[in-house]
Amino acid sequence: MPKSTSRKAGPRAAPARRSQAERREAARERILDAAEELFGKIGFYGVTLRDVAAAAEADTALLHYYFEGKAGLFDEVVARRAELVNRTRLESLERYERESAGKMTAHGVVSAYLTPTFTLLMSGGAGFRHYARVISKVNSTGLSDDFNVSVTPFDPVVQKMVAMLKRVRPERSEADLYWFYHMLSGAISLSLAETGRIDALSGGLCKSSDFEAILARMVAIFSAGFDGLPSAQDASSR
Amino acid sequence: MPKSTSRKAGPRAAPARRSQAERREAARERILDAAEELFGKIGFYGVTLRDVAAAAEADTALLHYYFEGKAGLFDEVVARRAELVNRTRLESLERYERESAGKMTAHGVVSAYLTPTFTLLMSGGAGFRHYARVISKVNSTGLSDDFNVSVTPFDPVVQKMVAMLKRVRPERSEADLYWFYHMLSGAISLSLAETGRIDALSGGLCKSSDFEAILARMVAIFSAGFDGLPSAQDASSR
DNA sequence: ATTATCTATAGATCTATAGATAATGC
DNA sequence: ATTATCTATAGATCTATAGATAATGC
Repeated sequence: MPKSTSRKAGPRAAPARRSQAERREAARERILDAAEELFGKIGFYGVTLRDVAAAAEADTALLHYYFEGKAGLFDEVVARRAELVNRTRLESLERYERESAGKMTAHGVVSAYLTPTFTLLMSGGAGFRHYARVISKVNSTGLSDDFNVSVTPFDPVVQKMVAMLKRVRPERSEADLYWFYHMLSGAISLSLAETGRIDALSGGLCKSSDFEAILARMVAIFSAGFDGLPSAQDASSR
Repeated sequence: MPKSTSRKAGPRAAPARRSQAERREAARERILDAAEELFGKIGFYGVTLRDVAAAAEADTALLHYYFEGKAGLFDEVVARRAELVNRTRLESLERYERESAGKMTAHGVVSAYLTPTFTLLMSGGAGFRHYARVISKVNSTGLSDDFNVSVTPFDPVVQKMVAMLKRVRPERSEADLYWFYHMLSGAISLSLAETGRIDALSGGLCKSSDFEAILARMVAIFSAGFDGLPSAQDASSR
């Protein structure tokens, strides 16, 4: 292939960042992509660096060079897309807050919280679905302390959503609002995992990969479920 | 300690099953208990047979003698308490079905389905909580095919519950009933995992280990959520 | 010169098994 | 005799690193 198709020593049209940095990035991405898929499918301990190296067509030594070992690689996989997820969710919540003016509903909040995630799942490519699997595992596993990783990076947006729900129904107790999130979070986690169980159970009526269907049901069930929470008065203990 | 306190060669009060078989059972149980705890905490791939052997104060070779390797051990861990769980759940559903006569409600069905599990969690000892963690992992992980284990042993009871929900609201589509179970299942799985995340998020207001609180909220949210499902007419696609 | 990538290998596991040994069973 | 348990070890990985080598950068 001919070199420098579009680069003729012009007076630095873009600050000459080329091959070296480019290859670096490409290799890093290939490794992260491979790791993401494998970690998502088999989990941290089940994946070996050799597997990742092979899948990324890179060398084991390179994984250490860039990520300083297995734990570092995992951390980076989680971190890579976290910012995008957070930003998209936050923007969605803020937009809803703005547009609904004073008239927010549980349905609106839940929908605004969930939609960005599912949109990414549907249009974010295979990579994002692998990422979702990883996050599902992190969320539903008390990760041992060998990691820097936790679900904490996503916490601020969750707090935002809980605060908005509080404004929808100020008479709900704080604890109940968090329990509501807990249940919702469980439904999300299982959905992100795409285990195929519901496919088998339902004899094919439902598909784990049908995120549009999942989103619709999740919004319907949880926005109605929100009203099932006791109001603060009758919530002595049960 | 004196031997045979209560065994004086009486004319076989109980069919002389003693030491040999007894020790066998004791060793097997110790190994299963240790494996259950470790598999629940770290997952299949993260646990080594050495870890299990050490925790059970047994020898690695013994694990192979009894369980034929790691996968066999895992399978047996899952199988050991499955029958109890299934029976308890099934009895609870059938009892409710009987006692409610023709007047079943979503609240009643969901409650009857969930209560036995949470009762076991609260009174079944540490072992059952470890088991719950294992099941949570199995449920939210598409296990690779190296295992005989799947969540299938629990399927019949799920089908029973779905059938009962169908009788509560015959106008709901089958698919929606399964989606309802999917969401419920996610909330259960996350709860069984006891990750401690909700504790941190809520600043201590909620505790992952507070199964009584979880059960109450889960029943409340999901029985109200059941009514959020569209009825079959307006459920063209979304 | 600096940086990306590969070669080679150390050292630490891990699963699994073969073959003893010790303890019960009959 | 039969069955539970231990000893010892093979053979296969796995992570990690030291030290080349190849490719860019200036």
